Amino acid sequence: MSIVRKTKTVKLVLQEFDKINEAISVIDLVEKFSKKMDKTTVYRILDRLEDSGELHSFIDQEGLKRYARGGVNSKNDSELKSHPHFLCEDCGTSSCLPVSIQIPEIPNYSIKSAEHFLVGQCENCIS
Amino acid sequence: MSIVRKTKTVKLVLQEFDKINEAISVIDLVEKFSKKMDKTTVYRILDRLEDSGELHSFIDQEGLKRYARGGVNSKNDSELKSHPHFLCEDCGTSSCLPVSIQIPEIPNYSIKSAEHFLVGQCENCIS
DNA sequence: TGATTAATGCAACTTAATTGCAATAAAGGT
DNA sequence: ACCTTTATTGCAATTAAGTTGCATTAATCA
Repeated sequence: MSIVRKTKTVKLVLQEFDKINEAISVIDLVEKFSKKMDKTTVYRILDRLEDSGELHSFIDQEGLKRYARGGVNSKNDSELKSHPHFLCEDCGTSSCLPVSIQIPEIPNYSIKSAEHFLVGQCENCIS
Repeated sequence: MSIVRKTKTVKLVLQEFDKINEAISVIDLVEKFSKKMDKTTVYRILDRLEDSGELHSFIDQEGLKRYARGGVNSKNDSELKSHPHFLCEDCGTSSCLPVSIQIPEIPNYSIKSAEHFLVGQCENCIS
């Protein structure tokens, strides 16, 4: 739980997450801020914001890291439900879906965390 | 659906999947076969075997690609159930779990595919 | 305001994965 | 068994995401 100073660059990153209520890939952010800050800085800011609980991250189906607002999923959810992450294959936007996915009991296995990644069409792109 | 010739190297890879009934990461395979074949060959063989339906792949929570026996999940499963992939945080083995995860209906969204990645302790490591 | 130390920029590096191309070896027909 | 076709392989070089070390800069707070 590192201390996060409200530097100019941190503010810019947070503003972006305010503006776009989506899960944004790191490379998108690096690209978007290429004139404002170094890519290392983007990576480190995201790291810190995740540490502090302002963002959470996941790896999408292409292996790219994405960040979205909010703390880690199912942190104090003893029932092990968690929200899925979604990617629209048409418009490319990614988001957290406000549903909970039930993980069945698996005999002799202990499940600590779960990540669900769904691909399909979002409400804007569905015909 | 490319044609897959039964070359020496292809046989070696398939033997490995016979021997180890797990989801194996590409880098593990590259390392394991470093004396037998080039890493490019490993990548391409896995590609072809996935194409032909003998293997399926997914990206684990570290962004590494893993392959396991069997065709793609939920290919002709209209109910959109699919099996989760599991990683044991103790012994590091990964496998397909023989349970089906139900994806809830999401209004105005169309879900085409789903990937579930669970982390915990496997039957051998659970105390 | 000054001291402390978190945060940044830059360059170099690591690692997974991809590409081009010439050489090799399966597979099928004769 | 041999020849032809073309899939497959090895090698070297390249791409792309992400990381690390370090000197410099700038928040924060007494």
